[in-house]
Amino acid sequence: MRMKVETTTDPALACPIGPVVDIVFSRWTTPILWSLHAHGRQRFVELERRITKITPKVLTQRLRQLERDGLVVRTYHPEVPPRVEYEISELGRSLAPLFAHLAEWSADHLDAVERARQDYDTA
Amino acid sequence: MRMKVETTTDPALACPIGPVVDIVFSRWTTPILWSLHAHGRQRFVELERRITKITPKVLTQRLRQLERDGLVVRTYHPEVPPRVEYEISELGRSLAPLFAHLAEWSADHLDAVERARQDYDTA
DNA sequence: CAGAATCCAGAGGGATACTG
DNA sequence: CAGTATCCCTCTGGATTCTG
Repeated sequence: MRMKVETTTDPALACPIGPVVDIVFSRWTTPILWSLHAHGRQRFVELERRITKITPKVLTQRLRQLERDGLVVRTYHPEVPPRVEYEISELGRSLAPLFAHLAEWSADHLDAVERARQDYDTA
Repeated sequence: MRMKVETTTDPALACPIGPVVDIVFSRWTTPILWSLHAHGRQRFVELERRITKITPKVLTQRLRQLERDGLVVRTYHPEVPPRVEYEISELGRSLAPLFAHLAEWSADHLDAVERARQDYDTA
């Protein structure tokens, strides 16, 4: 199962953090990682319910990608009915400070962005 | 000029860093901000040449968005031929530590992601 | 030079239905 | 439950052309 993972900007030279951004901040990955980080090991439906508006198809795609990148660990329990659990890997956990940093920036500067937008729109 | 800025995940409750991610890590914004941060004030063509593969149309769109969010400052010099310069704003500069953090994570863990991918693909 | 306007293709994502 | 399989459709981004 091949997946498209090419960087947004072809020459990574132009932007050293390009690859990381593709891995960590591509569509839906942040809510998924955050949910897994905040609420621990979860089943498919739990994630589906927690991350509103995501469809099972897309959730599966993103989880597969995160698993492939080693950020998430999938555990399949062969029972009836089947049970699958997802959790953050050690590698995924290493993102925690980064996310905290992001949350901090958000708390400090998000209102400034909002103000900038209003200034721009009224002008 | 209205622009679509809704978050990727509707309830920001599910992911507190959703809004920031949309602002800072949406398509092309990282290479643009990085280029502006690394090489200082630049003209349109300079950015266009530095960020390979981006078309003028898309570059314009993204620059407008960044300007609206207050991360980038656009200066228009009414000359012939016209000259326009872009630079990082104070608010944009506040992202520097975050980007450094990202680059650090990249240096430390990117190879682990690569190994995880190879393991996944061979299995 | 710094875009704006127009047209277009393709890929990703949504909705729905189905299965082991 | 945990997905897979289709179909469909939007929406981004590319190519091209034009202008103050």
